[in-house]
Amino acid sequence: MTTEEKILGAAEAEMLERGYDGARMRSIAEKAEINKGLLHYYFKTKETLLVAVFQKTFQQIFKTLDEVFQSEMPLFEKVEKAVAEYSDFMIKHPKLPFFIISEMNRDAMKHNQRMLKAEVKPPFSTLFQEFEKGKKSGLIDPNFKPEHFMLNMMGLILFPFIARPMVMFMHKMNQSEYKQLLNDRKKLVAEILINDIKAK
Amino acid sequence: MTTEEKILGAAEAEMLERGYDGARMRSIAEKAEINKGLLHYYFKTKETLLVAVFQKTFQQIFKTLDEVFQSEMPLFEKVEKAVAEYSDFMIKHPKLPFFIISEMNRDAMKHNQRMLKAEVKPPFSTLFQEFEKGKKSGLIDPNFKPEHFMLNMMGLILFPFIARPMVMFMHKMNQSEYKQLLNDRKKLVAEILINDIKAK
DNA sequence: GTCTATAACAGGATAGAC
DNA sequence: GTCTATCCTGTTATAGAC
Repeated sequence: MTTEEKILGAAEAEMLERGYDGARMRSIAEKAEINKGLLHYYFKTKETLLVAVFQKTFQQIFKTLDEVFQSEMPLFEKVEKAVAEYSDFMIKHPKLPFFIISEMNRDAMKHNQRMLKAEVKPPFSTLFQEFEKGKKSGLIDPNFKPEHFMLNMMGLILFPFIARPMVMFMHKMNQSEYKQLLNDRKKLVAEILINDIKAK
Repeated sequence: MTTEEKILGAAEAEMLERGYDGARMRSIAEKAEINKGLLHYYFKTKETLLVAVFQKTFQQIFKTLDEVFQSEMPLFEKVEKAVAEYSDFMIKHPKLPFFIISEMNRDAMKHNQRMLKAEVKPPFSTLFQEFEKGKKSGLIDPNFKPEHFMLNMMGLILFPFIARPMVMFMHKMNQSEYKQLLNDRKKLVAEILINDIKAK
């Protein structure tokens, strides 16, 4: 493991934990087990470090979905699989969605420009084409609006991760009840989404 | 308008815009058109100021829902009304949900203690009782899990606000397209929620 | 490449005059 | 209550030895 990788890993941990403003270069150096000076040798500024962390995490957040959507599979199964895999991924990386959203709220313009430059494309085109086909074949409700599908899916899946402390407080949950809830939702969310797009 | 009110208003604007870590006491003083010293006369520390802002905003975030849930109305109409009013409230205060969630992610323990001390109770009890009644009368699917209802509702309604920059980027939307989307969702979200709880 | 030391500055908080 | 001036700490960033 190179020094650069150690730094990037430490920076990711620190920034996902405390956000950009809350992150401390000192903590990052400690986590990476190097000194502060060396940080600036590899990454000139804190901002530079953020860009690296943001790009890495942003790509991850759509990768799972992309893979499932690209695969050959009946549409409803695809939705079911996407929900399950996306949920599982988030259970493994629970801080990721809040970090991305948080960063984009902090400075959307800069991040947009970066993503456009890196030609980052959220992976809907194949899916949206399938929706159109589904409408013609009568599988899908003709009134169904594709632009809302991603919002529904992300909202239903990601909200419990983004708002974990609030959710646990509201329902007076402990850690294991919360985990159980996340697991239960995989099936429930898929049902809701499929029900919504299915021809009535 | 008293000086204290001016400060609180300015602090709310600044903290909702930049978050606690990003907020600057200097900016708050400028917004309130007073000097920094006076800030500390009214609110000893930045943390004190945050507590005031957090409590004010946290109560708001459940007030609308509470009012609708307490009212006399058939269950499904109640859901429909709750979604519409909650959405309208968020359209008026779009930064509120992200701020609350952000703060709780930053320091959930402290905020939990504060809310427990202030006896803040998220307003579900009446609604959950109605769900039970509905199950017995056959109106509601017996497999429906009440603990997921609030999550579904909040996720579906709040996600577009919390993740606005990401949503706009993903779908290449401009401001007015985004507003249109928010309005369209009022009806769609209510349909999804009702469909999910209705006996099949 | 890696370290120590330090510069340079920003930010929250306080003191004290009025 | 309101202001100005200032302290003090913590933070990013740089210089320079090894």
